[in-house]
Amino acid sequence: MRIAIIFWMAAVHSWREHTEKALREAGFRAGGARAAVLDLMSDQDCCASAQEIHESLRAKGRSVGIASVYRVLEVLSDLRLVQRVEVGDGIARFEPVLPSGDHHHHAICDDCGRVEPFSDRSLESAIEHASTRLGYSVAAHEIVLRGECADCRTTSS
Amino acid sequence: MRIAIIFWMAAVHSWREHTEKALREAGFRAGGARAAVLDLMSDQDCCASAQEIHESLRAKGRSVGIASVYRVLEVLSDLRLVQRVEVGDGIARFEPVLPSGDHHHHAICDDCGRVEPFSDRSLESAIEHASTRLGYSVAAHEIVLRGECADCRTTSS
DNA sequence: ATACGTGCAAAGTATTTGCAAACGG
DNA sequence: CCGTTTGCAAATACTTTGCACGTAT
Repeated sequence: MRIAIIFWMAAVHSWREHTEKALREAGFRAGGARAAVLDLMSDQDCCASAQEIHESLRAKGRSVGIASVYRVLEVLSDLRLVQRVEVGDGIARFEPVLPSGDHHHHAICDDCGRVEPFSDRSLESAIEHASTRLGYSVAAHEIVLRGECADCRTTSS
Repeated sequence: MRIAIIFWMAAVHSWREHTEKALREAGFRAGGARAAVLDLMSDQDCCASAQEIHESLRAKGRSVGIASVYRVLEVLSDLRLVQRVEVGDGIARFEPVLPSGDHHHHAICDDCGRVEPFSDRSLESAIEHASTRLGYSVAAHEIVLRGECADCRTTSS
Protein backbone atom coordinates (compact mmCIF):
# COMPACT_ATOMS: atom_id res chain seq x y z
CA MET A 1 0.00 0.00 0.00
CA ARG A 2 2.81 2.37 0.88
CA ILE A 3 4.26 1.65 -2.55
CA ALA A 4 0.97 2.46 -4.24
CA ILE A 5 0.83 5.83 -2.51
CA ILE A 6 4.31 6.66 -3.68
CA PHE A 7 3.41 5.81 -7.26
CA TRP A 8 0.29 7.87 -6.98
CA MET A 9 2.22 10.90 -5.72
CA ALA A 10 4.60 10.57 -8.64
CA ALA A 11 1.66 10.38 -11.04
CA VAL A 12 -0.02 13.45 -9.63
CA HIS A 13 3.16 15.46 -9.64
CA SER A 14 3.66 14.55 -13.23
CA TRP A 15 0.13 15.88 -13.74
CA ARG A 16 1.23 19.23 -12.37
CA GLU A 17 4.10 19.50 -14.85
CA HIS A 18 2.16 18.04 -17.73
CA THR A 19 -0.63 20.52 -17.14
CA GLU A 20 1.61 23.57 -16.99
CA LYS A 21 3.28 22.47 -20.18
CA ALA A 22 -0.05 21.93 -21.93
CA LEU A 23 -1.28 25.34 -20.84
CA ARG A 24 1.87 27.05 -22.06
CA GLU A 25 1.65 25.28 -25.38
CA ALA A 26 -1.98 26.27 -25.74
CA GLY A 27 -0.86 29.90 -25.42
CA PHE A 28 -1.96 30.60 -21.86
CA ARG A 29 0.09 32.87 -19.63
CA ALA A 30 1.20 32.12 -16.10
CA GLY A 31 -0.76 33.68 -13.27
CA GLY A 32 -1.07 33.43 -9.52
CA ALA A 33 -4.64 32.24 -9.32
CA ARG A 34 -4.11 29.40 -11.76
CA ALA A 35 -0.87 28.34 -10.07
CA ALA A 36 -2.63 28.20 -6.72
CA VAL A 37 -5.42 26.03 -8.10
CA LEU A 38 -2.95 23.70 -9.81
CA ASP A 39 -0.94 23.37 -6.60
CA LEU A 40 -4.00 22.46 -4.65
CA MET A 41 -5.33 20.03 -7.22
CA SER A 42 -2.05 18.19 -7.51
CA ASP A 43 -2.42 17.25 -3.83
CA GLN A 44 -6.02 16.24 -4.25
CA ASP A 45 -6.84 12.55 -4.14
CA CYS A 46 -10.39 12.63 -5.44
CA CYS A 47 -12.88 15.08 -6.88
CA ALA A 48 -13.49 18.54 -5.38
CA SER A 49 -16.01 21.24 -6.19
CA ALA A 50 -15.16 24.80 -7.15
CA GLN A 51 -16.43 26.02 -3.80
CA GLU A 52 -14.33 23.47 -1.93
CA ILE A 53 -11.23 24.49 -3.84
CA HIS A 54 -11.97 28.14 -3.15
CA GLU A 55 -12.41 27.43 0.54
CA SER A 56 -9.28 25.28 0.81
CA LEU A 57 -7.20 28.00 -0.78
CA ARG A 58 -8.62 30.58 1.61
CA ALA A 59 -7.78 28.27 4.53
CA LYS A 60 -4.22 27.92 3.25
CA GLY A 61 -3.93 31.72 3.17
CA ARG A 62 -3.76 31.76 -0.60
CA SER A 63 -7.13 33.27 -1.40
CA VAL A 64 -8.27 33.36 -4.98
CA GLY A 65 -11.44 34.92 -6.35
CA ILE A 66 -14.19 32.38 -6.82
CA ALA A 67 -14.60 33.53 -10.43
CA SER A 68 -10.98 32.67 -11.12
CA VAL A 69 -11.46 29.20 -9.70
CA TYR A 70 -14.34 28.64 -12.09
CA ARG A 71 -12.37 30.10 -14.98
CA VAL A 72 -9.34 27.92 -14.31
CA LEU A 73 -11.51 24.84 -14.07
CA GLU A 74 -13.24 25.71 -17.32
CA VAL A 75 -9.94 26.02 -19.16
CA LEU A 76 -8.57 22.81 -17.67
CA SER A 77 -11.78 21.02 -18.50
CA ASP A 78 -11.75 22.20 -22.13
CA LEU A 79 -8.17 20.99 -22.46
CA ARG A 80 -9.13 17.69 -20.83
CA LEU A 81 -6.61 18.24 -18.06
CA VAL A 82 -9.30 17.79 -15.46
CA GLN A 83 -12.44 15.70 -15.62
CA ARG A 84 -15.74 17.10 -14.58
CA VAL A 85 -17.57 14.67 -12.31
CA GLU A 86 -21.18 14.87 -11.19
CA VAL A 87 -22.16 12.57 -8.39
CA GLY A 88 -25.81 13.46 -8.12
CA ASP A 89 -26.12 16.45 -5.82
CA GLY A 90 -26.14 19.02 -8.60
CA ILE A 91 -22.66 20.24 -7.78
CA ALA A 92 -19.91 19.97 -10.39
CA ARG A 93 -16.73 18.41 -9.07
CA PHE A 94 -13.36 18.18 -10.75
CA GLU A 95 -10.34 15.93 -10.58
CA PRO A 96 -7.00 15.70 -12.40
CA VAL A 97 -6.80 13.62 -15.57
CA LEU A 98 -3.50 11.81 -15.11
CA PRO A 99 -1.23 11.68 -18.17
CA SER A 100 -0.72 7.96 -17.48
CA GLY A 101 -4.34 7.39 -18.41
CA ASP A 102 -5.07 5.88 -15.00
CA HIS A 103 -8.43 6.88 -13.72
CA HIS A 104 -11.10 5.81 -11.33
CA HIS A 105 -14.85 6.02 -10.88
CA HIS A 106 -17.09 6.86 -7.95
CA ALA A 107 -19.38 5.04 -5.57
CA ILE A 108 -21.63 7.12 -3.34
CA CYS A 109 -23.24 5.79 -0.21
CA ASP A 110 -26.89 6.86 0.02
CA ASP A 111 -26.63 6.36 3.76
CA CYS A 112 -23.49 8.19 4.90
CA GLY A 113 -22.92 10.22 1.74
CA ARG A 114 -19.30 9.18 1.39
CA VAL A 115 -17.78 9.29 -2.08
CA GLU A 116 -15.42 6.41 -2.65
CA PRO A 117 -13.17 6.09 -5.69
CA PHE A 118 -12.71 2.68 -7.29
CA SER A 119 -11.35 1.23 -10.46
CA ASP A 120 -12.04 -1.98 -12.29
CA ARG A 121 -10.19 -3.33 -15.25
CA SER A 122 -13.05 -5.37 -16.72
CA LEU A 123 -15.36 -2.38 -16.45
CA GLU A 124 -12.94 -0.44 -18.63
CA SER A 125 -12.87 -3.13 -21.28
CA ALA A 126 -16.65 -3.31 -21.27
CA ILE A 127 -16.85 0.45 -21.78
CA GLU A 128 -14.43 0.22 -24.67
CA HIS A 129 -16.39 -2.59 -26.22
CA ALA A 130 -19.69 -0.76 -25.87
CA SER A 131 -18.39 2.48 -27.36
CA THR A 132 -17.01 0.66 -30.38
CA ARG A 133 -20.35 -1.01 -30.89
CA LEU A 134 -22.02 2.42 -30.69
CA GLY A 135 -19.75 3.90 -33.35
CA TYR A 136 -18.63 6.49 -30.85
CA SER A 137 -15.17 7.85 -30.48
CA VAL A 138 -15.25 8.14 -26.70
CA ALA A 139 -12.99 10.80 -25.21
CA ALA A 140 -14.14 10.43 -21.61
CA HIS A 141 -16.51 8.36 -19.56
CA GLU A 142 -17.90 8.43 -16.09
CA ILE A 143 -19.49 5.80 -13.91
CA VAL A 144 -21.37 6.49 -10.71
CA LEU A 145 -22.60 3.77 -8.38
CA ARG A 146 -25.05 4.53 -5.60
CA GLY A 147 -26.09 2.26 -2.82
CA GLU A 148 -25.01 1.27 0.65
CA CYS A 149 -21.31 1.07 1.35
CA ALA A 150 -19.64 -1.85 3.13
CA ASP A 151 -19.45 0.04 6.44
CA CYS A 152 -23.08 1.10 6.50
CA ARG A 153 -24.19 -2.39 5.55
CA THR A 154 -22.51 -3.95 8.56
CA THR A 155 -23.60 -1.16 10.92
CA SER A 156 -27.26 -1.26 9.97
CA SER A 157 -27.60 -5.06 10.02
CA MET B 1 -37.50 -2.41 -34.65
CA ARG B 2 -41.26 -1.87 -34.81
CA ILE B 3 -41.63 -4.75 -32.36
CA ALA B 4 -39.13 -3.18 -29.97
CA ILE B 5 -41.11 0.04 -29.91
CA ILE B 6 -44.29 -1.82 -29.09
CA PHE B 7 -42.59 -3.61 -26.20
CA TRP B 8 -41.20 -0.35 -24.98
CA MET B 9 -44.62 1.31 -25.00
CA ALA B 10 -46.01 -1.56 -23.00
CA ALA B 11 -43.15 -1.25 -20.54
CA VAL B 12 -43.64 2.47 -20.05
CA HIS B 13 -47.36 2.15 -19.60
CA SER B 14 -46.75 -0.44 -16.98
CA TRP B 15 -44.48 2.14 -15.36
CA ARG B 16 -47.41 4.54 -15.15
CA GLU B 17 -49.57 2.02 -13.32
CA HIS B 18 -46.77 0.67 -11.19
CA THR B 19 -45.88 4.20 -10.12
CA GLU B 20 -49.41 5.19 -9.17
CA LYS B 21 -49.74 2.01 -7.14
CA ALA B 22 -46.44 2.60 -5.36
CA LEU B 23 -47.43 6.19 -4.54
CA ARG B 24 -50.80 5.12 -3.18
CA GLU B 25 -49.17 2.43 -1.07
CA ALA B 26 -46.68 4.91 0.28
CA GLY B 27 -49.61 7.00 1.50
CA PHE B 28 -49.58 9.76 -1.10
CA ARG B 29 -52.81 11.27 -2.32
CA ALA B 30 -53.80 11.83 -5.93
CA GLY B 31 -53.46 15.32 -7.31
CA GLY B 32 -53.60 17.08 -10.64
CA ALA B 33 -50.02 18.23 -10.80
CA ARG B 34 -48.59 14.82 -10.08
CA ALA B 35 -50.93 13.12 -12.56
CA ALA B 36 -49.87 15.56 -15.26
CA VAL B 37 -46.20 14.88 -14.65
CA LEU B 38 -46.75 11.12 -14.64
CA ASP B 39 -48.70 11.32 -17.89
CA LEU B 40 -45.95 13.26 -19.54
CA MET B 41 -43.18 11.06 -18.24
CA SER B 42 -44.85 7.86 -19.35
CA ASP B 43 -44.59 9.14 -22.93
CA GLN B 44 -40.99 10.19 -22.50
CA ASP B 45 -38.35 8.10 -24.24
CA CYS B 46 -35.25 9.44 -22.54
CA CYS B 47 -34.31 11.81 -19.74
CA ALA B 48 -35.89 15.27 -19.33
CA SER B 49 -35.13 18.13 -16.96
CA ALA B 50 -37.61 19.69 -14.56
CA GLN B 51 -37.69 22.82 -16.69
CA GLU B 52 -38.33 20.80 -19.86
CA ILE B 53 -41.18 18.94 -18.18
CA HIS B 54 -42.63 22.20 -16.94
CA GLU B 55 -42.42 23.71 -20.42
CA SER B 56 -43.90 20.64 -22.14
CA LEU B 57 -46.86 20.68 -19.80
CA ARG B 58 -47.42 24.36 -20.45
CA ALA B 59 -47.28 23.69 -24.20
CA LYS B 60 -49.87 20.95 -23.79
CA GLY B 61 -52.15 23.39 -21.99
CA ARG B 62 -51.76 21.54 -18.71
CA SER B 63 -49.65 24.03 -16.79
CA VAL B 64 -48.23 23.02 -13.45
CA GLY B 65 -46.21 25.17 -11.06
CA ILE B 66 -42.51 24.63 -11.41
CA ALA B 67 -42.26 23.94 -7.69
CA SER B 68 -44.72 21.09 -8.05
CA VAL B 69 -42.67 19.58 -10.85
CA TYR B 70 -39.63 19.59 -8.58
CA ARG B 71 -41.62 18.19 -5.68
CA VAL B 72 -43.06 15.37 -7.76
CA LEU B 73 -39.64 14.49 -9.10
CA GLU B 74 -38.20 14.47 -5.60
CA VAL B 75 -40.83 12.06 -4.36
CA LEU B 76 -40.45 9.78 -7.38
CA SER B 77 -36.71 9.87 -7.01
CA ASP B 78 -36.85 8.96 -3.31
CA LEU B 79 -39.11 6.05 -4.12
CA ARG B 80 -36.77 5.04 -6.97
CA LEU B 81 -39.56 5.37 -9.49
CA VAL B 82 -37.47 7.73 -11.55
CA GLN B 83 -33.72 7.88 -11.92
CA ARG B 84 -31.88 11.13 -11.67
CA VAL B 85 -29.39 11.48 -14.51
CA GLU B 86 -26.70 14.11 -14.84
CA VAL B 87 -25.06 14.35 -18.21
CA GLY B 88 -22.53 17.05 -17.49
CA ASP B 89 -24.24 20.40 -18.01
CA GLY B 90 -25.18 20.90 -14.39
CA ILE B 91 -28.85 20.25 -15.03
CA ALA B 92 -30.60 17.35 -13.34
CA ARG B 93 -32.58 15.16 -15.68
CA PHE B 94 -35.01 12.41 -14.85
CA GLU B 95 -36.32 9.28 -16.51
CA PRO B 96 -38.69 6.47 -15.55
CA VAL B 97 -37.27 3.42 -13.80
CA LEU B 98 -39.10 0.59 -15.55
CA PRO B 99 -40.44 -2.16 -13.29
CA SER B 100 -38.95 -4.71 -15.71
CA GLY B 101 -35.51 -3.61 -14.61
CA ASP B 102 -34.57 -2.66 -18.16
CA HIS B 103 -32.52 0.44 -18.31
CA HIS B 104 -30.08 2.26 -20.52
CA HIS B 105 -27.17 4.64 -20.24
CA HIS B 106 -26.22 7.82 -22.07
CA ALA B 107 -23.70 8.90 -24.64
CA ILE B 108 -23.31 12.61 -25.29
CA CYS B 109 -21.71 14.00 -28.40
CA ASP B 110 -19.33 16.85 -27.58
CA ASP B 111 -19.83 18.09 -31.11
CA CYS B 112 -23.57 18.17 -31.74
CA GLY B 113 -24.70 17.83 -28.13
CA ARG B 114 -27.05 14.98 -28.83
CA VAL B 115 -27.85 12.62 -25.97
CA GLU B 116 -28.15 9.05 -27.16
CA PRO B 117 -29.37 6.20 -24.99
CA PHE B 118 -27.66 2.83 -25.24
CA SER B 119 -27.51 -0.41 -23.34
CA ASP B 120 -24.94 -3.13 -23.14
CA ARG B 121 -25.26 -6.47 -21.48
CA SER B 122 -21.57 -7.01 -20.73
CA LEU B 123 -21.34 -3.55 -19.22
CA GLU B 124 -24.07 -4.50 -16.77
CA SER B 125 -22.26 -7.66 -15.72
CA ALA B 126 -19.03 -5.73 -15.27
CA ILE B 127 -20.86 -3.25 -13.03
CA GLU B 128 -22.29 -6.06 -10.98
CA HIS B 129 -18.90 -7.69 -10.64
CA ALA B 130 -17.23 -4.43 -9.60
CA SER B 131 -19.84 -3.58 -6.98
CA THR B 132 -19.53 -7.01 -5.40
CA ARG B 133 -15.80 -6.59 -5.21
CA LEU B 134 -16.32 -3.20 -3.55
CA GLY B 135 -18.59 -4.62 -0.88
CA TYR B 136 -21.30 -2.26 -2.04
CA SER B 137 -24.97 -3.04 -2.24
CA VAL B 138 -25.63 -1.04 -5.39
CA ALA B 139 -29.17 0.27 -5.80
CA ALA B 140 -28.55 2.30 -8.94
CA HIS B 141 -25.79 3.11 -11.33
CA GLU B 142 -25.20 5.55 -14.11
CA ILE B 143 -22.78 5.60 -17.01
CA VAL B 144 -22.09 8.60 -19.20
CA LEU B 145 -19.93 8.47 -22.30
CA ARG B 146 -18.74 11.61 -24.01
CA GLY B 147 -17.04 11.90 -27.34
CA GLU B 148 -17.92 12.20 -30.99
CA CYS B 149 -20.96 10.38 -32.26
CA ALA B 150 -21.00 8.25 -35.41
CA ASP B 151 -22.70 11.00 -37.45
CA CYS B 152 -20.30 13.75 -36.46
CA ARG B 153 -17.33 11.50 -37.10
CA THR B 154 -18.31 10.85 -40.70
CA THR B 155 -19.30 14.47 -41.32
CA SER B 156 -16.08 15.98 -40.01
CA SER B 157 -13.74 13.55 -41.76
C1' DA C 1 3.15 48.19 -24.73
C1' DT C 2 -0.34 45.03 -25.29
C1' DA C 3 -3.25 41.63 -24.33
C1' DC C 4 -4.21 38.15 -21.03
C1' DG C 5 -5.21 37.06 -16.05
C1' DT C 6 -7.57 38.34 -11.82
C1' DG C 7 -10.84 40.07 -8.31
C1' DC C 8 -15.03 42.10 -7.18
C1' DA C 9 -19.68 42.69 -7.65
C1' DA C 10 -23.73 42.08 -10.32
C1' DA C 11 -26.42 39.07 -13.06
C1' DG C 12 -28.23 34.62 -14.38
C1' DT C 13 -30.15 30.09 -13.76
C1' DA C 14 -31.56 25.91 -11.44
C1' DT C 15 -33.61 24.47 -7.35
C1' DT C 16 -35.80 24.86 -2.64
C1' DT C 17 -38.81 26.75 0.76
C1' DG C 18 -42.73 29.40 3.15
C1' DC C 19 -47.30 30.13 3.04
C1' DA C 20 -52.16 30.52 1.96
C1' DA C 21 -55.63 28.52 -0.84
C1' DA C 22 -57.54 24.38 -3.24
C1' DC C 23 -58.64 19.79 -3.01
C1' DG C 24 -58.91 14.59 -2.10
C1' DG C 25 -60.41 10.91 0.91
C1' DC D 1 -63.28 18.35 7.90
C1' DC D 2 -58.39 17.54 8.16
C1' DG D 3 -54.19 17.07 6.22
C1' DT D 4 -51.95 16.70 1.77
C1' DT D 5 -51.07 18.92 -2.59
C1' DT D 6 -50.51 22.92 -5.24
C1' DG D 7 -49.10 27.59 -7.06
C1' DC D 8 -46.93 31.73 -6.31
C1' DA D 9 -43.26 34.38 -4.87
C1' DA D 10 -39.24 34.87 -2.25
C1' DA D 11 -35.05 32.87 -0.90
C1' DT D 12 -30.94 30.11 -1.78
C1' DA D 13 -26.98 28.15 -4.06
C1' DC D 14 -24.03 27.49 -7.75
C1' DT D 15 -22.08 29.43 -11.74
C1' DT D 16 -21.23 33.04 -15.27
C1' DT D 17 -20.30 37.65 -16.83
C1' DG D 18 -18.85 42.75 -17.08
C1' DC D 19 -15.47 45.66 -15.99
C1' DA D 20 -11.40 47.91 -14.12
C1' DC D 21 -6.94 46.95 -12.82
C1' DG D 22 -2.72 44.16 -12.39
C1' DT D 23 0.81 41.52 -14.64
C1' DA D 24 3.39 38.35 -17.82
C1' DT D 25 5.62 38.32 -22.06
